[in-house]
Amino acid sequence: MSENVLPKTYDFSSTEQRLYRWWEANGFFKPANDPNKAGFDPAIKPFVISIPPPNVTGELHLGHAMFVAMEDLMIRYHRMKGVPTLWVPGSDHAGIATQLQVERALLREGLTREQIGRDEFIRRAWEWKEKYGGIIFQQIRRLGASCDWDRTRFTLDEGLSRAVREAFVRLYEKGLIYRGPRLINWSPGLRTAVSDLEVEYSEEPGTLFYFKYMLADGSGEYIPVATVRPETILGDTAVAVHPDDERYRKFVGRKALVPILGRAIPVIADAYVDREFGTGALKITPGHDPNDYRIGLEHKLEIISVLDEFARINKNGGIYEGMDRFECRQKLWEDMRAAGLVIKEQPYTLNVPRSQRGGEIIEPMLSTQWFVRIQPLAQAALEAVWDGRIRIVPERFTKVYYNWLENIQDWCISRQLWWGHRIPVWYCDDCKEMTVSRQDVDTCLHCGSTRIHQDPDVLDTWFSSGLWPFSTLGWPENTPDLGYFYPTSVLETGYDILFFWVARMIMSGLEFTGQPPFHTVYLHGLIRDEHGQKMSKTKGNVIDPLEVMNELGTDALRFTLLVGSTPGNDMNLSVKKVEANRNFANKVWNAGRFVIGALDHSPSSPVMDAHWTLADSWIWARLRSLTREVERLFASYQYGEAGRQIYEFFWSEFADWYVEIAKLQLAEGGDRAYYTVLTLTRVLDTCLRLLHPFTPFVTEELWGHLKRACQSHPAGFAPKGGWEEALIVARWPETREDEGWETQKVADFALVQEIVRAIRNLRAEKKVTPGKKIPALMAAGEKLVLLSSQQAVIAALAHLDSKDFQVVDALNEKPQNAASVVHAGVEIYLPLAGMVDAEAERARLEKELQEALLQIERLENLLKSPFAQKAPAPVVEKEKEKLAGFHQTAEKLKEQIRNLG
RNA sequence: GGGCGGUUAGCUCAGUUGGUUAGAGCAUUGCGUUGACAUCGCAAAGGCCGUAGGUUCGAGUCCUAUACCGCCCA
Repeated sequence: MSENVLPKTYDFSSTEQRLYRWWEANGFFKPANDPNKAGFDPAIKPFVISIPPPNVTGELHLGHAMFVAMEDLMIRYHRMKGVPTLWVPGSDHAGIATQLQVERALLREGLTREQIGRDEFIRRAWEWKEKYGGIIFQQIRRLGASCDWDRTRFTLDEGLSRAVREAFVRLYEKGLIYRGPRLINWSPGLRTAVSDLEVEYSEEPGTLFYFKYMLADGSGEYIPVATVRPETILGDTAVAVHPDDERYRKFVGRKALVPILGRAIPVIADAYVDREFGTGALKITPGHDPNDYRIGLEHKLEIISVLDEFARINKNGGIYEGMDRFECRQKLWEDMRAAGLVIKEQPYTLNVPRSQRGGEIIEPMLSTQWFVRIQPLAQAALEAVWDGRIRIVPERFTKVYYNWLENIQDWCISRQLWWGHRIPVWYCDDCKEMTVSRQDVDTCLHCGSTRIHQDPDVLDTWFSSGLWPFSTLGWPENTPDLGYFYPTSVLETGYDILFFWVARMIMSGLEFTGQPPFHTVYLHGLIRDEHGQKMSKTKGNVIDPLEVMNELGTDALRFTLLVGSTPGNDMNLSVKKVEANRNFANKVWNAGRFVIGALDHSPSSPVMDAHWTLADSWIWARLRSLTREVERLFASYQYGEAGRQIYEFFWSEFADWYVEIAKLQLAEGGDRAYYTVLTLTRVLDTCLRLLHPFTPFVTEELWGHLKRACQSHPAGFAPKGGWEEALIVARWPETREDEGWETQKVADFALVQEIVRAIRNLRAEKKVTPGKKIPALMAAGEKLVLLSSQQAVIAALAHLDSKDFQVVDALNEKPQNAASVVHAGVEIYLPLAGMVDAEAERARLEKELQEALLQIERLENLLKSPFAQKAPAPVVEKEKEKLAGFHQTAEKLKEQIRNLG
């Protein structure tokens, strides 16, 4: 007997790591059907997810916890369904982030990367990666991630680097990659170009500066111009006015003088100019403003860059050369004031471009970089979603996706960094031609010269991440993995990287493999603190998933993330919620303890065929209904709702009601005990299976105990098909349709529940201590047969004195001195001698009567309305039944009130 | 400027083919330790489902407008 006793509290800390090692050691994380192994069946369709690669520099945060929980749920679900399942883990090299880390480490030695040189720097970066790059994976393991770790990939691995080269060269050969001078976003702090997506715009208070653009002809006339960035005046190459603007028409075609520098520039007319803004005349700086750049190209204006790579004024800035851009802004404005060119200053809200990383102000700068000609790729990516080959969940993000791809600009992919995939292009010092090659070269392909040098730049990290779903499977090699596991199934990630990553994977996947890289994109929301604030170190509201797991367990955290969120919506997380779910894990554990203990009460075999009690039938019906609901919800990606329903069922139906009734049934012994144990074990087993993808650890641990306990019992109580090796690879519960008897049983049981609740409430109202058994009398009317059969159940759950509890058809004489309650025509009397205050009782009954009468009125009105004709018959019928019930109740209540005298 | 999301109990949120007394967790209050569980149980209190219209027999759910909050794009 004692061997079936589990600890009173679920101890996750002694369980989680042990189970994880056991799962991994047994190969449960590996695909059941592997193209590299014997017995492979290519006909079976696998389920595949590639992990959103965390930065190799990263430390676990709730965003990781979220994607791991979601993806592991999908993976475990499919695995249990018997689908060969592969979850490919990996990390990306995070060019800028990693380089900064390594540079910081160098700085502690008083060194810069320039001092040690590129080769040594890269050697150190790898050293750094080897040392710290695995931390994130260890942390992801703690979340229970069932990925195939043998297939772990890193974007700078040899294979993936080959993929990057292949992709680059193919695009180049197709004319989809080009190099040239363009206005790009320059990060002066990092001294590299960044892409449009890496720039964020923030509204900040600033100043609008008004000044005079003097005409060059010495007439003394001037054009008033306003600017928010006076220092860019040094790079002006035109003044533009609207062609229809009467004020300035006379100036068009003449020349104006750049303040201080005295350079003569044309006055041009362009409809782009907003006549209402500022003075209605615009200075044009094609070298430092994207809009001006466009105008500059159209009007074939000179493009002058006045900043160097540190965003200091260069030699084009004349006397200001060497000044920082902000210093120059002030100095130039002072000088202009002295020259009498200043008109006024006015407070103005600026839209300041800032680096997504670090927040420094980004400079639009003219620079020679590599670009992907994106339109054709974007077009294909749009079509894949239009025609349904790819579906985005939740659907509203398809619109966002379309909008972005329809307005996309060429992608600047070169970065002036050292850590990353170096651009596979060599320049010849002799013939000046470029050699673009999949392999490293030492001679110029054009003239054969050995005086060549490779492009110093590396590619945007997202360029390699874009290849992730297929590069991780071996592309460009036609590996068995690629052939079987690609295209992958679902891409699951946060909506914040829809553009950065998802759209680019779709473009790359279609371009390089001819297939969409996945059929479904599932986007989860971002995690905020309990009041909806973004978590940040400065605010001090960061929740560390590792701490939460240490304190409350991984299952609790996972369940909270999964059940507390809906697709695409941000989630506010508080530790309180995790605590509530820790309690749930404990509840599951303890219900499991009870079930396992119950095995001791069962005989080794039944004498007769099953004869189910109402409670048995009810819980079976509810379990099947739950299984169907979970399946339906999973199919539509409503995992949260599915989890909530399992939670509700487990706690409020199985534990609160069935387990309590099971105690009575077990006490009966014999067949009753046998079939009760059968029901307990089967319901628990099914619940553990349904719950496993949400809370893998507690369910696996408990299931193991259940399995062993059942196996050591002579009856076995094995599930259909026998006990599997582990819950992680156990069969997912099959859905079954109702057989017809369920509705009545569920309704009957609901009546029992309501009567029990009614008695409990009445007892509480009369201040009867819960432990005290009290007599009762029940007039059941047409429910006589049902309620008589449930007498023992009602007595036990409502704490009635079973020796003094009668259920009769009707009462000729109502008991005196009894508190009473009426429910759906059933009268219940609790003869609480001496405890009943007739007046209070009357008041209470009157109140209930009022309520019943109110409902009768409401329903009669409803049934008089067109509702009765137009609504479907079953709906109307339901309301009629309710009305009849209230009529009965009202009658009984009136009787009872009369009875009180 | 364009687009999207949110607005439901004190707090944080569910509520997906519209079905007629709107749910949970936490917090609050009362009672309670009965052999699964105090990391608990039983109960109570708490909501004109942002506002105004509309469609419908019926709207938290669909449509229109609007307010406030938030996000994305330009």
